[in-house]
Amino acid sequence: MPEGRGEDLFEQRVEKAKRLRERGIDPYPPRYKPTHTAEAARALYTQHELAGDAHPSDIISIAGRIVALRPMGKAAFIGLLDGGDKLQVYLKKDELGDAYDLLKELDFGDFIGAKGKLFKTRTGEITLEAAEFTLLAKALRPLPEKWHGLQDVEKRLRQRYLDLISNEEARKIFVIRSKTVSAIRRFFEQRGYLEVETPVLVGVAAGASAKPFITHHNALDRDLYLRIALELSLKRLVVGGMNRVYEIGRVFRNEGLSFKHNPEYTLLESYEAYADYQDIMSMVEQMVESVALEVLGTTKVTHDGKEIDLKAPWKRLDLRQAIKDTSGVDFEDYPDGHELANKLREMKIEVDRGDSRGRLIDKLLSTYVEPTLIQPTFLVDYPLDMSPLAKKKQDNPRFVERFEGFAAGMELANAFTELNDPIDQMERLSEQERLSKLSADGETDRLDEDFVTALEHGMPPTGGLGMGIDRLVMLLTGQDTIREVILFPQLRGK
RNA sequence: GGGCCGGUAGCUCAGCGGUAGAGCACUUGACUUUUAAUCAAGGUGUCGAGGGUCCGACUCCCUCCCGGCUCACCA
Repeated sequence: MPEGRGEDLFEQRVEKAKRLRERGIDPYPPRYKPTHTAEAARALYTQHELAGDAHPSDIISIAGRIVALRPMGKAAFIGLLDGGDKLQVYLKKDELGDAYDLLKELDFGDFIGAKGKLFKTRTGEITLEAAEFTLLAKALRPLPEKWHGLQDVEKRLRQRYLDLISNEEARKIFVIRSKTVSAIRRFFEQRGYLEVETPVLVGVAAGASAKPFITHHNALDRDLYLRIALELSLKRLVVGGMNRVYEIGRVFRNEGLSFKHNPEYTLLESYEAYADYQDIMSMVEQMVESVALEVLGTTKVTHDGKEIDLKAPWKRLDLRQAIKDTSGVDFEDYPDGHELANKLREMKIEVDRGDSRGRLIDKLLSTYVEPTLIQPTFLVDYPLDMSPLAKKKQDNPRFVERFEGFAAGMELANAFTELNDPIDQMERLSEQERLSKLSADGETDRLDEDFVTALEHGMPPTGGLGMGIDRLVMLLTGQDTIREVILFPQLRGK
């Protein structure tokens, strides 16, 4: 072996694997069946201990990745990471004889299995004293540094497995994410909802205003889009008599990245016949409260140093009033888009040529109101201009029955009483198409004529909801960037 | 895309005109209850890439690549 050449951390380990093979030891044996996980072993010991037995006689086996290695001559402690839990193994030459020498060929990162009895060390750590141990998989590359862990953001995200191995916080976040999604599923199931799956590849990217990704189907020789929303598919199902449906699915928006935007993200949408937006509003606050309790055991979370209480009921604010209070502008004083655009320019808000009135109101909202919404809040009753799929308010047709839910200064949910008048829907989507051709970026909702045809067959009064799962998880885990709650977020380059 | 900050050993970082550093990891040895084990000894390297200035560049200048933060668009 070359004497201590640095590049050969890898080579050294390949050599070790080779030496093991020469000794008849397979560095990658096909299977190993531990009797216990690290967690179960710990529980087992605690159970015996409570019964007054500090030296249980059970012979058990565990397996895991070596994350600590403290050899002390003729004995050694090895810390194993198994799933999210750690358990220590104690190896003794007295006990193991020649097999003990195998220790020399072990490294941080290797997987081993060990079989023996549990005991507690003099410092109180539950430990498995190995009567035998087995190499399960040799690691050829070194793990990140044990004390500081892996800090390099790019490396953490591109090689997420390293992040998961060395940063416990990262593991916890994704456990919470998983539990959140299953708590949401239980919530809907209890309310008699059906979970469905609808197409990702669609002929028209409609249901929201966002730029789609375009792809091509070869056999059909036709461009298709990746969906930007679930809405129109799900409403077709309501037309078809599926009265309570939801989908948790990935949607794709061909737009910039930021701390709260990833080009593909997980959207929950639900539709309930014979519900209206008020019903949906109470459902949202109940859902978030119950999910938080189930997943975290509390409704209180911390975000950016501030405590946020997700407990229902949430505050309700009238949108128009909230914008007026924070910006001083009553957008109803500016019924014409051009006048409102001029007003915004006066206020030093950047305005693009072709911004619709709805778009301008949205700018007021996100500039003045959104940052102030730290505690969970519903903004209620949106102007018609920014909501082409929502039903008009009966007492004021310039507004629609729509709300959005906010917390930590972020939009979390968007919901409305669904527009089910096909003639009105056709007009409003046609108007969007017209605006789309005027606007600089083409980001308006698109007309999906087939969807309107579905409405023409009759859709019952329906309340619908959209909620960003990633952002909900950010809130629940106190993370301030979306990348920390997505296992493999989109990065620049490569 | 614009502005600001950064890229040095496997990892975490220092050095910022005078010939490359620390801790951890690694290698060798000692050590039979350790906890970031300890003790002794040893080698870590295209200092992101290319060009320039200079007697001399990791250090200064230019270009490019990669990343972070931020602004703009979007949920």
